[in-house]
Amino acid sequence: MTTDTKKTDISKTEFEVLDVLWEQYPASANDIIQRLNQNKPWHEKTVKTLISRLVKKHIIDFDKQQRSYLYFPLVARSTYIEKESKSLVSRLFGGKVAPLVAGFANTDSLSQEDVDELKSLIKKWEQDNV
Amino acid sequence: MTTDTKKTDISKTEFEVLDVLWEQYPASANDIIQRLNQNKPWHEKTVKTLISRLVKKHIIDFDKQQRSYLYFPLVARSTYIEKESKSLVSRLFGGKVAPLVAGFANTDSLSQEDVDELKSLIKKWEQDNV
DNA sequence: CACATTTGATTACAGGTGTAATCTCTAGGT
DNA sequence: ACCTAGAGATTACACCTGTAATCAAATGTG
Repeated sequence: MTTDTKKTDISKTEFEVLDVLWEQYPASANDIIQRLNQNKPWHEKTVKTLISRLVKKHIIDFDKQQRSYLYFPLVARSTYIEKESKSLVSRLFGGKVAPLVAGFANTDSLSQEDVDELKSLIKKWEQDNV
Repeated sequence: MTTDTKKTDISKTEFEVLDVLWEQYPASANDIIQRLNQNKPWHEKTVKTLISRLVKKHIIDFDKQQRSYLYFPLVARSTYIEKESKSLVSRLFGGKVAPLVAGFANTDSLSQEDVDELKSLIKKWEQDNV
C-alpha cells in the first residue's frame, strides 16, 4: 500500500515541541530548542528526536535551507485543539460541554473573564439560533 | 521505600474498562467483560489483562469472593474527569474554559440544553460571587 | 586541501500499551 | 480421591515513548 494509514497520535512531548512551533514558524531546530528551553530543560538531542518523529508522522514538514532545515506545522493549532476538546468532552461528558464547565464552576476555577466571555458567546449563539 | 511513587496514568483502554466499572460496581471480571462487549469486541483475556493492570496501578481493587473477585474503583469518576478536564484546558487553552466552549459554539456543537445549563450555572456563579 | 564542527539520520534502550496465549491453582463434579 | 473447568497470574511480543548517544555528510576554517 502507498496510502498512509498509520496511527499519528501526537504524544505529550511531541505536543510541547509542536506548540512552540505553532507559536512562531518557520523555525530551525535550534530556534525550537532555544524557545523550548525557556521552560523545559530538554537535551538538544531529545528535541531533535521529537522533531524527527513529528516529521515522520506528517504533523510538521520542512524546507531545506542550506545545511539546516526550516520546519513548519502541517496542521493548524485550532484544528488540533478542537479535535482534542471534542474527543475529551465526548469520552468524559457524553458530548455535552456544559457539565465540563460545571466542574470548573464547582471548584472555583471559573474567572470573571471566563464568565463574561461565556455570556457573550451565549448571546451570540442565541442570536444565530432564532 | 514503602510509599508508592509510581506513575499511574490510565491508558485509553484501561479507561474503557474503568468506565463500565464506574457505571456499576462491585462487579466480577465476567460482569465487566459482558458489559464491555456490548460496545467493544475485546477478547476476554485482553479485558482481564486491563483489569490486572488497573489493580496493579491501585486504580481499582477487589474483594475475594469464592474463586472469583469482585472489583470496585478506588477513585471516583468525578475526581478523574475533573483532573483530566483541568489538564486539557490548561494545556490547550491556558487554563481558561471559555475558549473551549467558544470552539464548540463555532462548530455548531452547542445544544440548546448546553446553553440552558450554561446560563443556569452562570447565574449561580454570579450569585455566589457578589 | 585537511580537519573540526554542525546538522540531520540512525541506533539505543528501558518502560508503557494493545492484544492475547499459556500456566497454575482450586472448587466441583463423578 | 481424581480430574476438569474456570479464575486469576504470568509470560509474550510488537509498537510507542521518553530520553539520549552515535553516525554520516556537508560546511566552514586555517
